[in-house]
Amino acid sequence: MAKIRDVAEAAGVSTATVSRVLTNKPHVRPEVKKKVLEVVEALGYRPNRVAQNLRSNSSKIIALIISDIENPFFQRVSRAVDDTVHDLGYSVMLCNTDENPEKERLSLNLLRDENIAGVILAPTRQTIDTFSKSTVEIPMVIIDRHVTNINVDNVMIDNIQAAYSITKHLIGHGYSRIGGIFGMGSTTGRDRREGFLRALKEHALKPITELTKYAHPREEDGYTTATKLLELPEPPEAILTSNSLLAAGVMQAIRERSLRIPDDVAFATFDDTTWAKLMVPPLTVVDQPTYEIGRTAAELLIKRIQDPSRSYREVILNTRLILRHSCGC
Amino acid sequence: MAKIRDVAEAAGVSTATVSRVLTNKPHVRPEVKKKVLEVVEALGYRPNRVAQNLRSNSSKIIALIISDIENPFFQRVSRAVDDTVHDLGYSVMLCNTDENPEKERLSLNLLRDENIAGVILAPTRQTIDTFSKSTVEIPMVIIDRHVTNINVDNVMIDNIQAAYSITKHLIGHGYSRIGGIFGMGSTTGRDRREGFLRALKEHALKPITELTKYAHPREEDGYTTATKLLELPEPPEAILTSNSLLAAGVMQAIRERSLRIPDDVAFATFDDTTWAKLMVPPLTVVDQPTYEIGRTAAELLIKRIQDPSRSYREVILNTRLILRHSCGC
DNA sequence: GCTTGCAATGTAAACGTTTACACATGCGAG
DNA sequence: CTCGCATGTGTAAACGTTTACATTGCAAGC
Repeated sequence: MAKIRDVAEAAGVSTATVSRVLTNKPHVRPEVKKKVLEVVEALGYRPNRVAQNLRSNSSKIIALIISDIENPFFQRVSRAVDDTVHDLGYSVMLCNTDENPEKERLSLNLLRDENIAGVILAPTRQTIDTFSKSTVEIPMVIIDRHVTNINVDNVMIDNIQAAYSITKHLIGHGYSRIGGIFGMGSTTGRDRREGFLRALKEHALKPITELTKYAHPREEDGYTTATKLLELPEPPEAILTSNSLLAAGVMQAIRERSLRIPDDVAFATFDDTTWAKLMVPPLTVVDQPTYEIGRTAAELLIKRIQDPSRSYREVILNTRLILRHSCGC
Repeated sequence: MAKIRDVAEAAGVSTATVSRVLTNKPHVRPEVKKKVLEVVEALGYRPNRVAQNLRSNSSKIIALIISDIENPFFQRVSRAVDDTVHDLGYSVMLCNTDENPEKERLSLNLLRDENIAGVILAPTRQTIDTFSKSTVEIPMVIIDRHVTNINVDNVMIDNIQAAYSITKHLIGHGYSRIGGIFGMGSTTGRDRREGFLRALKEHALKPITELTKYAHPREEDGYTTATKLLELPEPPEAILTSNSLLAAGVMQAIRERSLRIPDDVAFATFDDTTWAKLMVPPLTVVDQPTYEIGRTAAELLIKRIQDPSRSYREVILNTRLILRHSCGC
């Protein structure tokens, strides 16, 4: 594999000159530049990024640290991030944390060790708590989760508001016993629960049971929790879940009992997935601008990498309430 | 940030010795080792992986190059790969190709440039065609796609057989006009089509229309293709799709026409997703051992990285036909 | 014609490791 | 008592770049 020295010799110049043409530095005669580029082409030379990184202390890799690779929300975000940074010559390294602070710590260490250019992070609650100014040595943007103790770029949706309004909508249908199922590993789940409770409170309704469990909510958790709810002496007339994985579990539980939606139980959830509209009846959902979130985060990150001293900003993107039929509409 | 030299000085030894203890080389007195480790701990020293990589020419990053980050099949594979290699100290870099050979080429270049340890690849047909012995300088395992022109580890399912048997099943229900929708960007789609056609041929049935289009099949493509099929003067009595994205599109098309499944059209697809069992009626599917595929591929890759001269193997994993009700059962 | 200054290029140090080689020490075998 | 060998440790080169600094040549200003 050709090295810069080979190119230099073949072109009859020094390595410094080769480097200069390859990094588009000034002060090199056009004819020399041309010659060098020809040799580069002829030899199929490609700069060794590892050496570049070591010497110049800058890499072209960014990390995306998320809590669940199997959550459609994060998949769509990943896609957006990937699309956006690739166009700028960066690559993305994906780290899955399973909402596990230890795994997350490992991933963050990795960034340091590999000299990663920057990171897009959906931090666990524990990590947020231990964040301090010193933690942020590396360009970082936080997504999906709320963080107040450090200065950092942040892109989110207004979870409280979104949960509040979908709950209001359910209340509007006349349901008074409403159950909520939220993941408690993240601030996201907590915020949504807060919006949910707030809406109920306004109408002097008590949450039939304040269902909030499981650090890392998956389909199974939705299923068992919904089962528990549906077997109460006074089961809920409506259920709200905070993500699509939980929603799938709840649907499963409802189906098993041959309950009709919305007549026996109404249902609504966060996240518009491929299949939400294909359910019978189609699901009423809070649609998050997932692609937007990923893209915005990626753009903010690249900007920060290029100018670490720029001011921090928090971007709140709008959600959209999609009314279909599972809520009673 | 502490460097190895700092550790060496603080411990009163040379950098060579520090390196030796950190890489578990022999010939270092236990007491020295202990002392060094204490200093490492005290200084919070972490080796710079970039420098390690440059000097020793070996990294701890593997790449996963897939065609569609949003396809549940690849998501599950990613998860498995991630789980598996993380336990062995590797990290994964995710590259999305959108079934686009150019993007794929860029990704493969990246591996060279970044000195990636190995790669798990689902290659496009074009790339497969241009594969040659020389292409494989880097440890590689191919998944999901068939490749014959080079020696390489390969983990797959028997697509022809799987498509054959699900088609047979549909035929068994008495349908004679059966349509198939396959993605043609990959050998996977082609193989499935072949199994499909073979089964029909055995029963002297002509595919109502041999629907095979779109290099990079997504929900939309399933929708438009199904629409076309369903509007034929003699529409199919049954439809088979080769992945879950296409399936979602087909479902959408069927729903729009208020057709009943399976009475008006029967339906079956590859890939058991979260929602397949939640459909009304639940979907009959060919379930691929996605997690297994990812895990096996990762294990093979690590083994090859550790021993590049080991013999190549092809692993064929079994699929499972899950009969639910959309086929007429 | 001599200085000044800038453009073009080369030389070599530096990035943070690993490792080949050299060296010192101690111990057992002859 | 010497030789040989294994063990423990240090010195410095090497990995492939970028870049600070030095050097050269040439044009312009006086």
